Amino acid sequence: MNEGVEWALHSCVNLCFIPGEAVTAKRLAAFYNLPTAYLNKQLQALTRAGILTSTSGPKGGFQLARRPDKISVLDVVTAIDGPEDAFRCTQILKSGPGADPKADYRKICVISQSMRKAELTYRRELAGKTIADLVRQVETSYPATADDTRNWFANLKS
Amino acid sequence: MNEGVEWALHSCVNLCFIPGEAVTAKRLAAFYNLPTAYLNKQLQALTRAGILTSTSGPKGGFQLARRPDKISVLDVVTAIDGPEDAFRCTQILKSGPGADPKADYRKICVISQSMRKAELTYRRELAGKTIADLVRQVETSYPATADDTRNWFANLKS
DNA sequence: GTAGAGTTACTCGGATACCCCATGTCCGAGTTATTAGGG
DNA sequence: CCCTAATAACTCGGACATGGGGTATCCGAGTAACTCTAC
Repeated sequence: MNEGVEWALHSCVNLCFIPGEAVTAKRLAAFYNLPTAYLNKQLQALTRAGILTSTSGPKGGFQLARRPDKISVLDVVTAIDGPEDAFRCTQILKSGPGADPKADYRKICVISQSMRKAELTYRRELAGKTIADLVRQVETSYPATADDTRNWFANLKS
Repeated sequence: MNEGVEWALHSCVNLCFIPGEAVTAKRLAAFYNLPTAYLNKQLQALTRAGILTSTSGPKGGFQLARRPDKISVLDVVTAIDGPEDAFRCTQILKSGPGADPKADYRKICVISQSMRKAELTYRRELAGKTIADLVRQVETSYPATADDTRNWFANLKS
């Protein structure tokens, strides 16, 4: 899995602490000492997926495109890592003896079915968790984090 | 995910159709027109993991190291693809402001927790399915496959 | 003081290099079947 | 005919190339804030 997924999720959570204001990739990157241009690339992907909105120029930056409880963790993962399953069925049965050339082995191969079923439970788990859930968990377990983060972004001078 | 996982699972199922006999990587590869040496590499990994046993020389080859109902799909996936989770938490929180240098953020970061929880359901699903289950499914849905496969391996002359 | 036009600085966005790992290949160590020869 | 030893062939095992995608970077298009001037 792409490493940018981790960055994207953390950035989305941080954006929740700075509502109604565009935050630049530069500042989001400085928060974790990440390479600015590369994080920008990930944020672009989130923008293309409709999760963030971007504005150019001074006072520009990124912000959430919709309410955090309408953004699932799966949305972010899919935006960064792509929609393909981890297990790619290449239908090797088609190269085997007695194969049906016009059959779709991605659907009828029991191995493909089993792997796909497991991935569906995985995706269902991620789809059931929203950015808002993550924020709530942070606020419950670490009450100071929200204010600390807000202050850090407010006081950042460079 | 490594493509060899697909090959390994299919090969394990095929080995179930040829009990009590060592099958060479060459023949297993010929069944699906796979590159022999590369499939051999995957079978080596299964051997290191204790899933297969290998014998050298003429009449050598691979066979299952234990009963198919004692080999889970997860065992095979782990043997080929490694034990690491797909989502690797790099603990970027450690580089953030107000971080605890001696904390293990892989355990306390809510994002890491969520991703890990989802992967656990994924692994649990794969752990609950055995090679024997796959074989049984094949035999139920495609009754001719078992005999056809046996005959193909028996009649292979090269 | 105010409006407006020009300038400046800043940000995103995509095009461009770099590098590591999955993919693919090859040759040697070891083992067993085979065979030839002698008893 | 039978036993033994040398031979040969076959297989796994790991070491060695190669290519594609993730990683990282840079520069240009566009935009909004700022400033200066004229009224």
